[in-house]
Order: sequence, then C-alpha cells, then structure tokens
Amino acid sequence: MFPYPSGVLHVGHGRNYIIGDAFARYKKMQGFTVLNPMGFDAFGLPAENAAIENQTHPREWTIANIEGMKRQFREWGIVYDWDREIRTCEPEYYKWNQWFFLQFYKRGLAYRADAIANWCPGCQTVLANEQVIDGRCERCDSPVEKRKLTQWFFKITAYAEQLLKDLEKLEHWPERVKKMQYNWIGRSEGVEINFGLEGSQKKLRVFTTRPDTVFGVTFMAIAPEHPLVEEFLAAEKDSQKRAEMGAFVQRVLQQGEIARGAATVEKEGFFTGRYAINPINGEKIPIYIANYVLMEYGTGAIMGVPAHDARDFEFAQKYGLEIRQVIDGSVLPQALRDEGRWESEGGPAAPPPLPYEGEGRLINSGEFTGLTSEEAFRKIGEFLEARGLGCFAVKYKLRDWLISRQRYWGTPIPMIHCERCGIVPVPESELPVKLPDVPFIGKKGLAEIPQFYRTTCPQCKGPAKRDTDTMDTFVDSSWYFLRFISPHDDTRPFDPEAVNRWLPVDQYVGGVEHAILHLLYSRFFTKALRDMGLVNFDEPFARLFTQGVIEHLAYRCPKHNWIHPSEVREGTKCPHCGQELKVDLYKMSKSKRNTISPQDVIDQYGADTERLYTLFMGPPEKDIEWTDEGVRGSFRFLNRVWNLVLSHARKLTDVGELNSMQFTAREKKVWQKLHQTIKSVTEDIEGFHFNTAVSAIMELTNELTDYVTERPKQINKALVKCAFDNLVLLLSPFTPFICEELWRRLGHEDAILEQRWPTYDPQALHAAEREIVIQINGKVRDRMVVPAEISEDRAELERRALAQIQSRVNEKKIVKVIVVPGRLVNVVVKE
RNA sequence: GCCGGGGUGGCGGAAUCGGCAGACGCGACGGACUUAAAAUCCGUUGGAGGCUCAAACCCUCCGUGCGGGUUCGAGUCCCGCCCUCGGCACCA
Repeated sequence: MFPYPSGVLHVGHGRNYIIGDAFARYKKMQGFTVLNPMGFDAFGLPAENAAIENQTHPREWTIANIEGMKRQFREWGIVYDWDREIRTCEPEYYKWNQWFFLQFYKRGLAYRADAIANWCPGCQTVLANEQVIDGRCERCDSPVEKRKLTQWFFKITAYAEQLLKDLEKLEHWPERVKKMQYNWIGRSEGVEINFGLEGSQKKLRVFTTRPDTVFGVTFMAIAPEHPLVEEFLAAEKDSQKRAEMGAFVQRVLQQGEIARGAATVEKEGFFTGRYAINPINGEKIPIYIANYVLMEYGTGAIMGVPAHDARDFEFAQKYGLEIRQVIDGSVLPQALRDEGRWESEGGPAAPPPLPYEGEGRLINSGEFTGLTSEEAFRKIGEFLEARGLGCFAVKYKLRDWLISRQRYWGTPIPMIHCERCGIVPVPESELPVKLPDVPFIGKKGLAEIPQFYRTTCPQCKGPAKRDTDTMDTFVDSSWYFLRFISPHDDTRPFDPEAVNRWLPVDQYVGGVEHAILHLLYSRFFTKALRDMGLVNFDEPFARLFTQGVIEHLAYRCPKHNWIHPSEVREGTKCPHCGQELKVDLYKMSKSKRNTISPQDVIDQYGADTERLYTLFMGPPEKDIEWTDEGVRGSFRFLNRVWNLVLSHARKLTDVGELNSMQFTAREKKVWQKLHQTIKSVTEDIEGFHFNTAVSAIMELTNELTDYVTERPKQINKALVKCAFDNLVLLLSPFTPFICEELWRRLGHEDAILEQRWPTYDPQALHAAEREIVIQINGKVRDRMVVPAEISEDRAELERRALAQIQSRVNEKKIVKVIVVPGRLVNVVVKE
C-alpha cells in the first residue's frame, strides 16, 4: 500500500516495505516480470495541521516528507520503479478523481443529500462512517458529533450485495479481514411489515428479522427522528402532552448518537397516545417514541416483541407492557429430531426463560400456531406479501460513503452551484479544477477563498459558486493502483488495455488497519469502474497480506508523560522527578516516544541487519516487540555468513566439476541440507513465512560452518563453492547489500538480482540412511538407522524393530505392530 | 452480547496428513582467548527423579491454558470450559 507522507519513518513502518521488497526480489529472481511501484497518498489533514503550525503551505510540508521517505527507501534498499511514482496532490493525478466523480454523478453513484453526518470538531470537517472508531475521529480522536448537513455521497450501498458476495472469491485474503468486511456490510434478511395507523390512511412500516414473532407484538417504537414524530406533535391537541412529547424528543436527540448508541444506556420511551394496527390479527398496539430505535437502520421503527427480544423485554418491563410468548423454545426444532438428537438431548427441554430469542415452535399465533420459526418466517412473509401488507426485504448496516470534507488540502469537488440552473457539473474539458495557489490561510478551507469559488455557470453563463468541499482522501487511494500502469497518461485515468493485462494486483501488502476503509472503498471503485466498462475484473487485489505492527517498550511518568527510552536510567525511574515509570508495550508511535529510527540501526549495524531482523523477529502477520538483543542477533548471524564465505572465497577458484555421484557420506549430508534448505526457503517465502525461511538459512550456515571446520584439509571445494553460491542467492532477497558483495567475491560479475532463484533436486532431499523411531505403546523406547531403500518397506522395518527391542518386550504379549514407513514402528504390547 | 484470531521453555517462536514437542534466534550459565573488558569461539540450558564418589553417558516419570473423549499414538481431531487480543455492537 502506498503511504501517507506523514513525516519521519520508524522501523515499524519498515516492516511493510521490507516484506514487500523481499517478496518482489524473490519473484524477480524466479523470472517473473515484477512491477513494484510506489507513490504517495499526499493529500490530507496532517499536512494542513503541520502547515498551520509551521506557517507554511501544506504542499511544502508534504513534498519535504516525500523526499525524506524516498531517501529512507533507498537506505533500506527497497527496489521501486520510480519512473512510475505518483503523488495524489498533483493536478495530473487528482484531475482523474474529479473525472471519476463526474462519471459517478452521471450514473447516480455520486449524489448530494441531507444527512445526519459525523462531524469532527477537532478536524473541523465531516467524516465517513468508516472513519469513526468507537465514536471518535479516526485521525485526531476527538469525540464525533452528529450534525444535519448537506453533503456529497458515493452510493457504495448499491454494491452492498456484490461487496459481500465477492468476499468468497477472495481466497487469498486473510480470514479476519474478510470477516471484518462481512460484519461491516452487515446483511440481514427479514420482512418489512406495514402496520396500520389508527385514524389515518398512513402506514407505519417496520423491518424485522423475526416475522415469526409478529403475534407477540405488544408495542411499537419509533426513533425520535422518525417523520411521524412531527406529525404526531402537530396533531396533538392537548398542549401539555404536546410539550412533554417535544421535550422528550429534544432530550433524546441531545443525548447524541454516540451516547445513545451505547448498549448500556437505559431504555427510555414516551407513549404518543397513538395506536398502530397489527395487520396479521387486527390488534390495536400503542406507539412509543424510544431512544433505542435508530433512524439510520431499517425503517427507523420497530415492532416490540418483549417475549422474544431482550431490548423489547427491558422496555416492556419498564413501561408495564404485556409480555406475550408466541415461541415455544422447549420444543426442539424438527431438524434435531431428524438427526436423532431428540432422545440424546433428553427430549423436550425445560422451557427457557423469557426473553427467549432462539427459534422454536409457534404458539398463540392464530393459523400459524404449530409451525417452526423457520416455516413461519416464510409463511408469514408470504401471507403479508400476498395481501400487500408487507414484503421480504434485505437490509445492510453499510451506509453510503460520505466524501465531502470542509478542508483545503484535497481534491476540489468539480461541481458548480447556480441560482438559476441548480447544481451543474464542471464540463470534463475544464478539468482539473485546481486548488487555488494562494498562501495557505489556515483552518478555513476553500469556502474562504473567493477567487476559487467565484465562477460562472457552465450552462447559463451567469454568476455561480463552485462547490467548496474537497474529497475524502480515501477517494485518492481507491484507484491509485490502476494509475501505476500508465502514470503519465494525460488523456485518461489509465490505459484500460494495459490495466486489464496487469491487474488485479497479484500481491498486496498492508496493515490490518485498512481492513475496512481503504480495502472496502477500493473494492467498490473497482466494481463501479467495471460497470462503466473501464476494467474487466471484479476485485482489485487477488492476494492480500496484512503485516502486524512492531511494538516497543514505552515509559510513562505520571508527571512528565512519555519518556524516551534513552533517557531512562536507574531501572524505571523518571529522569526528571525520580518517580516510578509505568512501562508497557505499545505500537511504535511518535506520541508515545517509543520509536526506533531506522537511520540509527543502519548507522550501527547496516540496512541488511534491520531487514533481516524485521523478517526474522516473528511471524510477519503478528504484532511483535522490537528488541535491541534481537537486532544484535541478526547482526551476528550476518557476520558469521560474511566470515564463513570470505574465509574460503579466495580458495574457491578453479574448483572443478561438481560430481554428486562421488560424494562421501559427509558430503552427501551437506548436499542434502543444501537442497532441503532451497526447498523450505522457497516454500516459506511463497507462504510469507519469512521467519522460518531465515531460520532455515541459519541452519544451512551452521551446517556449512561445521563442515568446513571439521576437516579443513579435506573439504570438497566444488561442493563448498556450490553451497556458498546458493546460500548467498537464498539470502539475497532478505539482505541484498551483503549478498551482492559476497556474490562478487565469489567470483561472479552480474548483479545478484539478475540471477535465477535456486531450485532443488528432489533426489538430493533424502539421506542414504534414515533413523526410524521404535515405540512401545506409543512411547519412544529406541531408534534404529536403516538404509533409505528399506525405510519404506513395512515388513522389513517391523522385522528389524522387533529384533532390536526383543529384550524389552520379552514376556509381554504383542497385540499389534504399527509401521509408518520412513518414520516409526510402534509395538503395542499387553502386560 | 455476536464474530474472528490466539494461549507451547526465562523470552520471540518451530513442529507436513495425527507420528521423536521445543527447530532457529534471544537471554542466562560455564569455559577458551585477553593484563582486563568488549568482540569472537566452544559447551550447557523445559521440570522432577534415578544411575554415579563425581561427571559424561544412560534410564524413568511429568510437561503444549483447564476438564473430558477418540486413537496404537494428540500441541494437532471431537465435546465442555477458562483466559487473552482484535473487530462489531440497542442493527430490530
């Protein structure tokens, strides 16, 4: 994933690039044509905030950071194709954001609407649903407020079903990321039911996933924002009641969505004095306004079934409403009976306590009594549908993507507001609508820059005003991977023919924090572009790998806050006041002062050490602690490799032919280890198990060290030369600098990245002799060494094993013998 | 509450399809080199017990969060729990 140029990189950032680089180098050596580009997600709020602080322009801050990061990439030895670099803050790039916006607008995928939006007071802008984490702003952590505003949206909900269904196609995505998206989209199947309104022709429409409980409805509850609320208020003749109802609604609305959203908030309601009519049985049902009903989901109104819903139960108890059981949970579903589990589970269970939210058999439900929940779901749905009283429906939690931002440093939305013609798109020929090149004026946005927003209407040529919102920066990153294919094309966003050839991305590497935001938006964009005929694939990223974060100890003083580790002396005392520090492991971050600078590591140990340690420290998908001891361990290993190879490199010229047929037993062992290592390193890289790939190379190094030191006079030079060459090749995607140098010293002239990745000889994997474990009753009691030819011979293995352990068995009766060829013989005996 | 990941030495972690638990690395301890230290190199390193004057070697038992089960054999499979991390959460 391409980064936001937020400033100085630390070793935790390095993990993403190092993993990607090792994999790209490996694939390149395997002979693939590898496109490994990099760019910068260069618009965004931090640039504005930094600019305000430093009295500069966001552009200067951004460009300086980009240059710093590119230097860092070079230090790390990351191989990118810089000819394809893209920066989203350049008009050459964001022009196409605007172009896509216009295409979306034409297709109804971009629209402007009134909505209750998430407003971040810290960032002074609205946010998308996905950018609100636990009720707080994803960027600045301020509590998010709700405001009713007119904003631009992308209609991502039009793709809810596809985004959900196509998750199945993503075989090579981590399960947890798919699950997160699955939950986020949040599909539920149910029935919409139109309840009648007493004294009105209107209907009160509710959504329920439990139509089987419709005979248990004893109240209705509507959200305070529900349109009927105003109507009820207006129609209320009793002025005191009207005032009370109004006050209740006001109070709940002011609780704020976040406070109201918490499941722990006590349920409150207000009886409107009005009644609904249950269409299934004509019953008269009181209508309440309730704080726990959300306007954004379903229809903003629910049917209350206290006996079979915990929330409704709580509400009914508080307001003394009838709790009418309509599902008998003591009757096991037919399925259980069919599976024969009826008896084994003890027949009819004791009736579960109310509220009972499970399935069961319907009771007190008119003509539907006796059906199972599952049957009733369908039958009641059909019953209502046939009479025009309701219909089957699917609902999603996914909301449309709010893309308007009231900020300067982003892509201007290419729309013009004309008093006569309304909202008019900027003609495509006039793109890009450039950000005004003015001295940066601070936390104000485009609405403060008349020279930007004063314009003329493209239709009537009269005076008009540009839209002053900019786009969410996630728009920029939703299609950048397509731009890499033809980054300099100024006639179109990308070359569709080439894009269809290169994409989807074969391997994508990024942090799990993008599981919902970026990865969902990019999937939406890809599907929208596919429907526009611009690409011919459904999903942008075929394989996804999400690396874990790197953590480091952080020290916190109750008085002086975060203390840099280098300042901490005398155990864990604060250097300023001597108080005991709180020590904990956290993700590296500037604010906690627990980052490690790659430059410091590189200055002391070299980039290869950082790369190797990053890959070796643990499974790359896991969060893991950075330790100085670990870094030194990797450094020591590289020194051992360096010394091993160099102490022999000069003697390894003119080594002659390698003849594996004439190997001694010792040489065969080396040969076998070499080929086993090639095999496991190759397989480990394919599976992103870099930690075990490195340990395999360490084992090979240990074996080679032993071999050359055992009998220095008798080493097989051709074998050692071959082993060293391969050792260096295997290590080179991880530690390219040292390997390049060793490669030359081994007498080669071409760059190591141009070499072919080693392949193993299956013949060489097996030793001439194999050790077979002998077990008695499953416990290892002895072992034997047999020639490879007979290690697969069951009868012979059994014969030899029994002969060898005869004395241990003697009196005991042999019940049976289990032979696993090539592995073990297990003798089962009875006393 | 729902969904998902995970619990293995002092630490990070290995362990194909159910087949020698603890690879590799860190740390620790002992030794070599050194006036000394660092660096480097060699050795030991899950626990308990036995054998032994002592050690090596060897042997026995226990041991992968807890309790059951399947199996000749379980870190791995099944059932029931506990803990932990992450996501969602009054979503009808």
